[in-house]
Amino acid sequence: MTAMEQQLTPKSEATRSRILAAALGVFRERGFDAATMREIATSAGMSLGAAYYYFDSKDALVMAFYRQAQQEMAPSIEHILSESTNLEQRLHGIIGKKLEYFSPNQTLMGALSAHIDPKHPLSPFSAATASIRDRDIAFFQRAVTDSKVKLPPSILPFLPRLLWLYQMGLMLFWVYDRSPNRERTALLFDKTLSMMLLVLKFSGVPLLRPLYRPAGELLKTIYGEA
Amino acid sequence: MTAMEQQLTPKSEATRSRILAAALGVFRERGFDAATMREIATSAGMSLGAAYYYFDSKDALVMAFYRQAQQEMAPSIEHILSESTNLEQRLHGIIGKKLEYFSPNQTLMGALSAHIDPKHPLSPFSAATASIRDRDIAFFQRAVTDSKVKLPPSILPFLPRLLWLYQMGLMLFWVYDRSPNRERTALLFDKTLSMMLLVLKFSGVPLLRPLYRPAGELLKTIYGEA
DNA sequence: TCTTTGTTTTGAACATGTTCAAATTTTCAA
DNA sequence: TTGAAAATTTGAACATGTTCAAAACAAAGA
Repeated sequence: MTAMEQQLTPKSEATRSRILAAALGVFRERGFDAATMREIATSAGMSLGAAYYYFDSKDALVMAFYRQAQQEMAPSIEHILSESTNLEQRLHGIIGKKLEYFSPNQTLMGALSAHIDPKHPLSPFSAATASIRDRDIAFFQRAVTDSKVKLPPSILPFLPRLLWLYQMGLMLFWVYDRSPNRERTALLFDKTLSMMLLVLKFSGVPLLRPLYRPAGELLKTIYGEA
Repeated sequence: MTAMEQQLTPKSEATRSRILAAALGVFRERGFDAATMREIATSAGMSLGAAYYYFDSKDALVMAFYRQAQQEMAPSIEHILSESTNLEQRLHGIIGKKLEYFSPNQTLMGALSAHIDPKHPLSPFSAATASIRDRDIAFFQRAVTDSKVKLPPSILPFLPRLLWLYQMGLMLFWVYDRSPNRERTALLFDKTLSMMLLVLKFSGVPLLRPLYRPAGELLKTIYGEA
């Protein structure tokens, strides 16, 4: 039986948590690559095999971290969504929250975004991360819904995924941002967010109407139908 | 002494080539990840250690491939540049040439673009690939120079790097494009190239003048000064 | 030719992610 | 409580990228 399919007895759940916590500690201390499964197991007071009993792979530990992060951030994001229907405030809130949450875990986020290959489990585009990704996109979906964005039906359905992509790009920049206090990311966030909202705001003007069709086709090419 | 610093006697050069050729063969047959250094060495009729005498790592083999590719494509690109000063034709030619050249080596290009982490040697953004990248960007620099693009001095210097980035994005899409005959990539290439050139064409109109400053600042934030 | 020096080649050894059969512990019905 | 079944834990074993000391070979000066 793979680790993912396990029952959740309280005791095994506790052991699992212990291993995950130990792993996060070692990751933070050594970085993802330099951390060894043996050290993680030892640090959790278990044998190597036990760690693999609970987690299918080293990557699975990072995934578990991300899942946990999503869980822990969900209430904050719910709160942000309930507090305002203004798209700018919502996006600023959601993305800001994530950057803040991941702040002490740069190395882990690095591991999560180091791969672009959709076949690599840790890639943000992989099948393995699909459920995480879908949940994230759903938040952007909700941020868009009942905000007063006017986009043609050929483009609107892609907006949540585009926003997610934007946020991934930002995170990526953040992960490798070595400027003091990561001020370059902050700058980039500011500038691009307001720019994007400006575009959305003016997307309704008749002048831009002729762009709807080619833009829609482009998106269809990239994402496929639907 | 590392493999990179070796003298180039005819004999050792031949051995090196033999190993590289064997490696490319095994890569193509098995894919990068499944190919083992032992199999590559055996396939080249050498011992494992010999392979490491000529190449510092498995990654180094991919780098050597890319370097060789660049070398072999250079004349074609020179030719394309000399044939027309029209930016569209040049970009279409250069990027088309690359897609064509890499066509039988999808798996190797996959290895080259699987990593986004600038600290990973094979990342297109890494220090290890800097010389390759710079040479590629230089071609785009030349494609832009003496074509009649009108952009303000706050933006123009970034154009070659932006074009390179565009091309990387396209390659990335191409690598993972599973559509028959990779027609989705062809579509994307068509649409985005003409779109981009349209933007460049109209970038001179006074209406867009107010965007120069924020756009320039954005680019400065992303790329740093210069 | 012989010796010295530098180059090339070899395969064993190592580190680390992962697997697995066996040992141990826990659970729970009788 | 007891014993069978299930869950957990263990550490040895394996695969593969990489390192390294030693062996084999080549070059070149005496």
